Amino acid sequence: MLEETPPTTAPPDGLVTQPLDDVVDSDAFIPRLLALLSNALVWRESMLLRREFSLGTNDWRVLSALGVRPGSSATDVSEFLVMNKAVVSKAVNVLISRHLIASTEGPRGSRHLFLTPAGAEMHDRMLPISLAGEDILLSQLSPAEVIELKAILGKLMTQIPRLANEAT
Amino acid sequence: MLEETPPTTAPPDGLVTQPLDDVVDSDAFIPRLLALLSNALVWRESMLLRREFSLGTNDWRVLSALGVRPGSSATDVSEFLVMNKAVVSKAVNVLISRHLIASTEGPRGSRHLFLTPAGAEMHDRMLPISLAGEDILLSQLSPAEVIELKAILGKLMTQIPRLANEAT
DNA sequence: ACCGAACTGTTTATATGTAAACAGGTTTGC
DNA sequence: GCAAACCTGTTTACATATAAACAGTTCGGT
Repeated sequence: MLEETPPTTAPPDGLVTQPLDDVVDSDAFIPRLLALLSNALVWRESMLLRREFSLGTNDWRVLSALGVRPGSSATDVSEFLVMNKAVVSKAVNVLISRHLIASTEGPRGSRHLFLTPAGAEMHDRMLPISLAGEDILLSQLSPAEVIELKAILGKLMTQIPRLANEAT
Repeated sequence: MLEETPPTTAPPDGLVTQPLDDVVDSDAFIPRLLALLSNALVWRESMLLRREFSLGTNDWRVLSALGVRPGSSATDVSEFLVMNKAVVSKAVNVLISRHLIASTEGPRGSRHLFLTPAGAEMHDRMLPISLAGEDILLSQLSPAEVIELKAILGKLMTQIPRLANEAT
């Protein structure tokens, strides 16, 4: 697929000029495929959201989380989204400053966060952009393949704790 | 799976207290699953490589690319890995300073890059760490499911240009 | 021969992600 | 009742990603 500079005709002394066995960056190495797919999705979404609404993907994700779970605290959102709490803190402040969310007093100095009507409207305008990304991604799959993919990804998700644990 | 702060008993005026329809961060939203899986894999690999060899994932990926394609230039590696050329430039300099790769003169001021014997040895020590990540990930899948997954991911990969193109 | 375009790799500026330190308020336990 | 531990959210410092500007070199056309 990609061009490569031809090997030098005069091989250098002591250096390795023959390809090694290596599958890490081949098209058969699943971690690489997952990374490329994820990056393409995030990059697209980030581009469109910033262009259309001047909001980043983190802002959108927090807004979305509060759509599903109204009244969550910042910590709740952080855990729900598996997102760093500093990022959530910043996103919450952006959304409050744009009057897309508002807060009420919560226990232990926490705040219950809710969408404002403007936030709910913004949510409804942003959601189709995210959904369209998935639609594009899956457009070449049969319905049966989509079901199969979801089942397999569900099994892969069960291994995340093992991946995290291995690097204790 | 995750706990949530209970909704306030006194709902605030005008704010949205009922959950909206939203699938973006549910377990059925494939872009989210791909992101979580990719992040877990990268995070694990990054941890282990830095701890064991004091090298980052970018250094490892460049080293790996030169294992597959000896004599590539920095630009070749950048295209092959779909990696920013500034990142490649930095990784190349790190690897050269550690004497894991060396270069010969190439056309147009470019340099042909090769693994040194020490680099090849390092490569052989790093490779199993990457492969183990994939093994852990796939360990709950049957051989047939692995084949099916690769086939589906291949179809998904064909949509990357459309995702990139949409955000022109 | 020369000027401009294209291409090498590096540097820079900007944005973003991560982790640890932090201040304030709340609970816990002696 | 008071000190220690805890939990909120914020700030800070640091590492990394991205994209554009950059200097040097080679190629192409006139």
